[in-house]
Amino acid sequence: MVRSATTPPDVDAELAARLRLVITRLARRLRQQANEADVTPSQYSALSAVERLGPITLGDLSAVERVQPPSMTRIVAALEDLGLVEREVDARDRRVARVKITPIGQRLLNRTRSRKDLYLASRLNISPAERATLTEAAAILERVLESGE
Amino acid sequence: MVRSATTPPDVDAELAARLRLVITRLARRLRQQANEADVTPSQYSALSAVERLGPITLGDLSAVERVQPPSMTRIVAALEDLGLVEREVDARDRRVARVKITPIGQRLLNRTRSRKDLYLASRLNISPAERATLTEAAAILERVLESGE
DNA sequence: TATTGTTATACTCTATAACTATA
DNA sequence: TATAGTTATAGAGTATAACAATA
Repeated sequence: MVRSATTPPDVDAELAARLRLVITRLARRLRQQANEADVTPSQYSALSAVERLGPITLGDLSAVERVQPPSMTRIVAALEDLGLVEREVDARDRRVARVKITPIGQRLLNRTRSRKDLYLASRLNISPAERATLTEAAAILERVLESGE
Repeated sequence: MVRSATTPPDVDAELAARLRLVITRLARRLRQQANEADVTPSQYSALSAVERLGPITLGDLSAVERVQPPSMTRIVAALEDLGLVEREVDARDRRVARVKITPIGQRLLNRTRSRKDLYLASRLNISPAERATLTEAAAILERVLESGE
């Protein structure tokens, strides 16, 4: 294989650029598909964090999800309107609001995780080996996200 | 391992839900990081498509990128302002505009693909085996995207 | 004063609907 | 009439700045 005279591409940078493309496009597709789903991708992401970490304060939640506090205020308000989370004010420090998942929210997560008609699930027409690869990749990318926190 | 009495989760659906989360969060991170970069993720995605398929009409480009024509009008206008693509009107059918990449746009893509200071590249502190896994995963997900077109 | 969260406001990305120019 | 693309407008998601309540 012949390389041009310019700087040789860095393998990690090349992979990163490729991942960036596929992630951008998949995220767009997921957003478009989200209309028929119950919650938006952002809300789903926050709901999952609340399930895993709740009861959790709004501040901690926005830090974990890497959005600014005003954004999390909105997201949580939407989830509360849908009955998927509930908030309670801390008795000792009444500035603090803690969020936890409701049985309805828990059911939604459980249902989503077993729903084949999700956009991605319906497209994952893949072999066992490919499934294993994607599972590993998910773990690696989750680690990438955490390491940036 | 004990399963509850509810519906057993579908493995593909579970994987899809997990991928959805990691893609949503990574896309958000990429968007935030994009401020210091030259173009937004959407513009970068369109620019890559123009590189690969151009000269291409706006209609075909919006179909390939899966956005509506008005969205592509905006994206291409931004890329044109940046001098990364240029348009030319079809001589035979003057309704049609074709877009192609400029040398500046080509240089930007080449540079991006070898730049280690991209958000993802700087985070990809991974082993060769993990790099191989992500490379395979990228290929699988690219196929998933194409199959939905 | 400092901290937690909210409200006000604005920007980006995307969509749908209505329009223009051309065929 | 039909098609390619644009303009007008709106909604989601996010940000920053200013504010309110509490400590």
